[in-house]
Amino acid sequence: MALRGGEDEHRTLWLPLVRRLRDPFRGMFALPGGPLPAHLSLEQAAGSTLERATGLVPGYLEQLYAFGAVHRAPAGAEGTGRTEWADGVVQPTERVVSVVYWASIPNTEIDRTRVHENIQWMPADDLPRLAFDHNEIVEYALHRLRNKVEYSRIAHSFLGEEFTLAQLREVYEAILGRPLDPANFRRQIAASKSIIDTGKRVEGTRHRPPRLFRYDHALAFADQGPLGAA
Amino acid sequence: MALRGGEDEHRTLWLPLVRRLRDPFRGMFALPGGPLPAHLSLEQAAGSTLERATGLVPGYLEQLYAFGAVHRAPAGAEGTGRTEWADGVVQPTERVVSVVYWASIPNTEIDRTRVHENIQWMPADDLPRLAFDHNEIVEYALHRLRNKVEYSRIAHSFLGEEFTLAQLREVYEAILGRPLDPANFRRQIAASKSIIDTGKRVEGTRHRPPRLFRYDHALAFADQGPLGAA
DNA sequence: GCAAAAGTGTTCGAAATACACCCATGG
DNA sequence: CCATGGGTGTATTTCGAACACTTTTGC
Repeated sequence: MALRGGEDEHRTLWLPLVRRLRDPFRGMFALPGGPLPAHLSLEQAAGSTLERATGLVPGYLEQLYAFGAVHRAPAGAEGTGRTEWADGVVQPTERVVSVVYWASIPNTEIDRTRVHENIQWMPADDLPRLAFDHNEIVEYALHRLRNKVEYSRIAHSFLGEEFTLAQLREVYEAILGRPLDPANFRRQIAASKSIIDTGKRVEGTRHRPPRLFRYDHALAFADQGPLGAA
Repeated sequence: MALRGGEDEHRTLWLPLVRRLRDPFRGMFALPGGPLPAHLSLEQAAGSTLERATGLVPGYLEQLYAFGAVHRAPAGAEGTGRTEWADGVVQPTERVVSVVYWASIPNTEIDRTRVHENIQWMPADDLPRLAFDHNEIVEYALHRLRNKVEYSRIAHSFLGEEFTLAQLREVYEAILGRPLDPANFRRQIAASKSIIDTGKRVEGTRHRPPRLFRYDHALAFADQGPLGAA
């Protein structure tokens, strides 16, 4: 996910989707996905799958959920086949379990999206019908993000290295879907001590030049999963 | 997990573990686990695996995390084998991905634990070295539980249908590992409106008889995963 | 009556909220 | 000078923590 929207309008959450070239659901859009390579961890595989499909490198990546309903992919779809277990039993594997990761894309990275007719950014809260159960997956990702933005530091990952408080507030407002008081927001962020004043300012604005801050990487994100800051 | 401990001592979290009969890690204890049957959802499979291994039926079940580090299970262990994909590619599958579920066992259910020399309850905060990466899994489960008990209603699932406020407080205290003020606890729970006064009282105590409450099932648990109250 | 836990009332201080107001820049 | 958003000060409200106190039972 990334935050997009014109300079004037409110920014909202958008997703880079990929049009399917194969059945089932040929021609429909889907979340970027793929098989789990033998030598990669789940997180590494998620990151490289995203980059291979869209050209994007995430600012933050975390496991969302493992989806594995029995009929979420029709037989014959990618990921189905036949398995011979170590104990000799042979079974058709018609279940696809997707271990879904959620990624945030910094504003500064969006322009690097691979240009291709089958790759398209779409607003997360107004999507067409997607392939498989991907609409449900997006719903859950939005739910988690809205919950988590209040007690973690995910918001920073939507921005580049340096940012103003107004930009950071814009991220919170877009995710939470409501305006925040600039004065109180400033104090809350300051109290959390998660950002550092770089001393620099943005010039060329029609008003008082805002300070530039950067995220304090010394402090870890909250609840990054069992691997901590790995 | 369940809450255990004598009447006098503080209750703590315990786990029902299963001794492994096969290599690797033969003789060591492990979390109950098993393959994913073709016709069951992930959650159904988790519940039935637990029941088959230990005889226990959980009061609450939710997905914890999908663990899939490359070398978390040695080649040849259960879950490894060979896969032939739908597109014809054949690969050895030496990676085991475990979609781990977390369950709470009500006090009233503990006595039904299958009696067997290879099944044993152990205190979650003082475990021996377990098979595979199961110690890490337990650590993460404890972390999640301690986080979640404050904003969800998981605590109720450790108790039977009817319970006193003192019993509910005992659950919170055991999970959080610190004593709570009975007066403030009462008010907080009352404010959440998650419990209903049954009108009944417990008699036979050496003091004023406490009221019995029950959980208000009309209100869903917080964040039960993407399936809501399914 | 006494011990013990149930249950109520009150005070205190921290933190979220609302909003008035000053500051610094471009035009 | 004015418009605009950056940034500060302060009163109000809400909420959790601490703890004194009253109630109801068994012994």
